[in-house]
Amino acid sequence: MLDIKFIRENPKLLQKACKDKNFLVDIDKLLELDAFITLKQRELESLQLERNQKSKQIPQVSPQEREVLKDEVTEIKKQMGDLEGPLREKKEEFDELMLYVPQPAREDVPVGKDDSHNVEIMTYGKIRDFDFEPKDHITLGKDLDIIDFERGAKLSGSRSYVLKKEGTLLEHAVLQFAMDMLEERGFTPMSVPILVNEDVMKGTGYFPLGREQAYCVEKDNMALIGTSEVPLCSYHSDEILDESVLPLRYMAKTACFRREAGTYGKDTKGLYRVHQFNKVEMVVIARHDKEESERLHEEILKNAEDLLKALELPYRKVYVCTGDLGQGQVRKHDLETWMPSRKAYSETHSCSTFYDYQSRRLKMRYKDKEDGKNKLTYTLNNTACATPRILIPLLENHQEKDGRVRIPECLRKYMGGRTHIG
RNA sequence: GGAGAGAUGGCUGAGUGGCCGAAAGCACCACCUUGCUAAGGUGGCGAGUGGGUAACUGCUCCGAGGGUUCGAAUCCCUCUCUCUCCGCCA
Repeated sequence: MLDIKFIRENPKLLQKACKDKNFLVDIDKLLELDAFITLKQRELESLQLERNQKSKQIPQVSPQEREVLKDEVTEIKKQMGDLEGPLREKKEEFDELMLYVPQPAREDVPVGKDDSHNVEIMTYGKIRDFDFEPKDHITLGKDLDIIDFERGAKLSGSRSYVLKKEGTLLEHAVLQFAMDMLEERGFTPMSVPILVNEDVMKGTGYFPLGREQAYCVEKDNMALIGTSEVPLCSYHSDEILDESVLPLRYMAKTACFRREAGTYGKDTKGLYRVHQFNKVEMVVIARHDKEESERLHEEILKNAEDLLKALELPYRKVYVCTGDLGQGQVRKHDLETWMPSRKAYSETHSCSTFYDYQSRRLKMRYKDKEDGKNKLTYTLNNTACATPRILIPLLENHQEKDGRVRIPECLRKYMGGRTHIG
């Protein structure tokens, strides 16, 4: 959520942001509501003042005067009542609308319609030139008997899968490797709920706009998270933190759930786009400082890059354009890992800066030592490692002519010393 | 699932109708002290949002939402959450 003051002062900028990010919000309507509320609020407050003053006098005056004052207060209350109804209605409308306003992208973010306009920044690693016909991960999974799509579908329908044997071990290995690496780099490991309430989904910006993407447990008014960013960011909601604890670096490995509504027919095969997956996520909660936020963005981005390097996977880094940014995101870098079967770099990591967008919704603040004021924190997050998607490049890039798959050095200690699958 | 207790400022915790946005302690900040020294003293210090250059000041907020009352942290109703005991159980 944005500061209404900022919107008042920059209506044009907001309109442009809505257009660039492709979010339809009626900013004029919002400002109209705001003006109405501000005006009526003041009227109401002056009536409240009058009421309070008269009420305070009552115990001090004579019984006759008391009755007069009571009548006066009753009259004031009637006037207040006339104001309160419409004011509340407009406020509700305003609050709801505010939840849909996107945060403008940083100035250097390329303007573009969708991910096809993302800008490549760099590539790392050499794309392998196979001297045999490489298999895709689906075939590899079947041949090595480590992925079972048929029975996955039997249990849970489309976009489901079962990992088995070394498939499971590889998944655990790569996730554990990511956690170990992050712990070494100062991230606090957390185990958090994956079933959360509405406030938490709203606070992190996934509701109301992303409601269609979430599995909701309506009976209990809860939702399954699509990423552990949700509980990690919300961990300190409604709190005023001590500045000295910032920046907080958190990580969690959780199951994640996405309905993938609106992606019918897209990436339907294999492990690329699935309803349930596991992810190690990094979340940083920082001071209200854009420069520091930028440094932290680079830091968590580098963590993910180092992970891909350790996994010996070629990747590229793209600067995500406005049209591919989320509602609250100011800027985002995706890491796309080379996937031979797709003959393309495809997204495996997503590193985002939010400034105070989430914190304002979450009411997450800290006391600034300099001026003693309470300020909203800044939040950032990045994927450390998401399975099974990362298994695609791992299996496909590291396959060998004899049908086996080489396990990268860094994962071997997590797989009982195995050097190969198969 | 059954029975009971509770929810107050960064924390602990008083407060059962106006003198309460709220005692006290802790923490924190400023200054003073510097041989009771991981101390002592004085003062400041809840959140949000308006008005004012400022001094200052209005309004709202004591889990959430309703109600009673001229007036509610305090009384009534509903909900949520927490704790204790019993039951069930990974």
